[in-house]
Amino acid sequence: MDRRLTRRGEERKRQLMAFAAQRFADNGYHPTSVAEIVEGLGVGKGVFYWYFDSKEALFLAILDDAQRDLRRRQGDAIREAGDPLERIEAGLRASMRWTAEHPEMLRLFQLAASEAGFAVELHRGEQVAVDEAAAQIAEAMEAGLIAQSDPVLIAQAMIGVMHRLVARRLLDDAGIDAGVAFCLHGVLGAAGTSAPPRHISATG
Amino acid sequence: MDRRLTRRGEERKRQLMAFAAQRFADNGYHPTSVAEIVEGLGVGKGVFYWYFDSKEALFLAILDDAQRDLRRRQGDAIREAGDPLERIEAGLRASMRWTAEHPEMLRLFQLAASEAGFAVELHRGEQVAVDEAAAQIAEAMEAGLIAQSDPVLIAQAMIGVMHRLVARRLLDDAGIDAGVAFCLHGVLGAAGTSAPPRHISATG
Amino acid sequence: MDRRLTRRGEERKRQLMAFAAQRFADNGYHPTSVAEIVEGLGVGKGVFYWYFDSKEALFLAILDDAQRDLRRRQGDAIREAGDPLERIEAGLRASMRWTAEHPEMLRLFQLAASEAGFAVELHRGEQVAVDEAAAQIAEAMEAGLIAQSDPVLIAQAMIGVMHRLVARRLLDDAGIDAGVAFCLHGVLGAAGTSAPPRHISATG
Amino acid sequence: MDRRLTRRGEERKRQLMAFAAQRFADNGYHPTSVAEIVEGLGVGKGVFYWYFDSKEALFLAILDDAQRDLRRRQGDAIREAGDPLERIEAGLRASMRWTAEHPEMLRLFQLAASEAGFAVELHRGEQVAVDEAAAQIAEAMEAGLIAQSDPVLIAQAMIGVMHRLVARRLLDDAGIDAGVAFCLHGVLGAAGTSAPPRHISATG
DNA sequence: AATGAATGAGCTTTCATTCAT
DNA sequence: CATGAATGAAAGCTCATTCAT
Repeated sequence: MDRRLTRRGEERKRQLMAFAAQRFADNGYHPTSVAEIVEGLGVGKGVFYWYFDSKEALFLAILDDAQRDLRRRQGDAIREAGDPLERIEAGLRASMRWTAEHPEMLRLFQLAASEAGFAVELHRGEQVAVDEAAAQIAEAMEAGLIAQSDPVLIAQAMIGVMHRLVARRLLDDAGIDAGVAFCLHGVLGAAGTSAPPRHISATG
Repeated sequence: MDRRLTRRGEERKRQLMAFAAQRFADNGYHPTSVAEIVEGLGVGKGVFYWYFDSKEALFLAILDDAQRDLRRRQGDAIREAGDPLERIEAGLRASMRWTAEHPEMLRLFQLAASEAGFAVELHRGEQVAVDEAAAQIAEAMEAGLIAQSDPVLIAQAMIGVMHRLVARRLLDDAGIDAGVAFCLHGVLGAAGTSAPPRHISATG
Repeated sequence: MDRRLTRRGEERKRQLMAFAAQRFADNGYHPTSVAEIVEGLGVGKGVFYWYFDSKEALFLAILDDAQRDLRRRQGDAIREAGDPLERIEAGLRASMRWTAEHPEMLRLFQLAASEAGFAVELHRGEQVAVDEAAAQIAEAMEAGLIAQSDPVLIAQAMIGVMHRLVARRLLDDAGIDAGVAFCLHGVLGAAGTSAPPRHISATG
Repeated sequence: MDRRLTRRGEERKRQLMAFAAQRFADNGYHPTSVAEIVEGLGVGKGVFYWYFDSKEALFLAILDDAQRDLRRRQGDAIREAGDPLERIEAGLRASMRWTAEHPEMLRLFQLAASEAGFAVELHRGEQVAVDEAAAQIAEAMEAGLIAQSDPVLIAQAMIGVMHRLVARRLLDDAGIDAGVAFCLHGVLGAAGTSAPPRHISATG
């Protein structure tokens, strides 16, 4: 589906993606039919297949767009920050803001995670962001700024916090601050303290 | 569908639920057909509709069972612990263990979250666990053991960490320890310190 | 699609194949829709897919049945005949009778030949009959009963005569005799004559 | 669709017909879409409908062209030959050569025969050639050159041989000779012999 | 003449559910 | 309790044809 599109065509394609993204987010992937999408835009069914090979391809296109956009935001934020810890916070905060601003995209990420066929694409896109975050965390560990741990696990934990808070609609400005604080303290671990907090014990 | 079931009937019902749970977890709710489920067990379609009103009812039954089991585990753990912070850790650790042991059930939670029709039921079941955790956190705050914050948000953040780590298959024993550590530090916040970590700043 | 069928099921399947064969023969493969078939039998659309994986599978099933039947008829006839030439005539005559009795099946053979996807199956089925005929012809050549030539080509030529005469509805009893005569003279070639007919010359 | 075409227009039309003929021959009539044809030539859909009223009209135009060409070849050959038998052989040989040179056109004849909508046109075009051949055969019969039989049936039998041999790709130069020999012997029948070959018997 | 966009009826196929036995 | 058979709405998708530019 490598079609040469006119300006009008580009516009239509964007329309389809935007409208479909909202429907997918609201109702899920399977319950949203192609018929519903084209009817919502008041166009014929053929229009859909003029722009996309399949419903699946449409979903992947939306997913790809969203992930690209998020990564751009995260990357911009990190680039402007100073030391590793600041970069971690900046990246985290930027990700939270983007996610809070695009809750419907987070829904799509969740949908993609629930669909065997989409999980691969989702993970591929996520991997870049996770790697980036993990790299900053590893750097901070080497610099002795934070406690030693598995950087990837820490990065995933932060993403987990973020996704959950958005999903539960807790990420207003105060929520972002609280979420960032939770994550940063989690990241810091017992760094700089002489002893770990007494409550944290290892599994037998 | 409140049928008086014989012992054999109970067994059949359990079989259906177990088999279906695995299929749902592997392939998703919509892609898993009733035909597939009954064929997998080598029985006719009538059997299915003898035990369940619909495919939806089956899913909800599985969901309900799983949530009930998780809550029991969490409750047991909390009951045996001492002060609020210990209860938080105990509940968290128990939840992580259960979830790590039942990754397919976490998949069902995710599926339910992706389906408008199931979200209500999912949230109802979750609410109990969240409330319980939030109560412990609030108590710890009042006791000055941890920094002031929104208890519900903190509870959700911990759930977010847990779900993410399980979904990414990071929750082996070491992973549980690391996850618990991340969460507890996040919960502790700046408690007992005179100043917040310099990197944690508020949103403009 | 290996379904255990009850007697009633077998009957339905036969019904579907018979009705569809007629429609295919009358209107062609593509112009005949599944909807048309099931409506013609007054059953729901699901019935079709209970018995066949697809429209294509149905066509192939019909084709296979027909070819099997034709081969049986041809084989029976050959087995009862005496010398090679008699076997050739017997096989040819039996094939012509079968084809004249089942003109709709010849139509299906033609349809199959016109569809890339079916040609393979068609040829596979034909190959057996062609080989059988060619073997008899070769034997007759070795015995000096007929002129030397390519046995496969001769066999195909006879099939060509038969198909054409059926397609043009020329195969009543007299037509069968005339067709058989044409083929046998063609087969005999100049056998037993001292010189080839003067009109038959080789290509420059 | 009787458009006044410029030289360039004529060229385009020929291009369309040639390309489409190949596609039809390769994939069949229905499986070949108009979109496929115009994309193959790198032009827009408008071009197609500028030159042809419909996909059906295009097919018929190709068919008509082909039949006209074949008849011309056959007619030329017959005109140059001497007595009836020679004319029969010449026409037959010319037809075989043309068909062997244009196997894709034979495929189109087969496709047309499989489509109720095209069969009429196909037959109309064929009729001329069949009549011509039958006339020569009848003349030869009257002259006592060949055995008495139904001239039309004989003509059709020869066409059947030809089509089959081309379809099975057996018509190289040697194949043409063998095919012609088969047909001529078939045509000659028992002419000039005092008794019919013993193997040729009438139907009970 | 020619293009990209659009139409919409109709196609094959799926599947939750019901029914007769 | 259980089966194989049947239902039919609805899904994703195709494609000959038309339209606006």
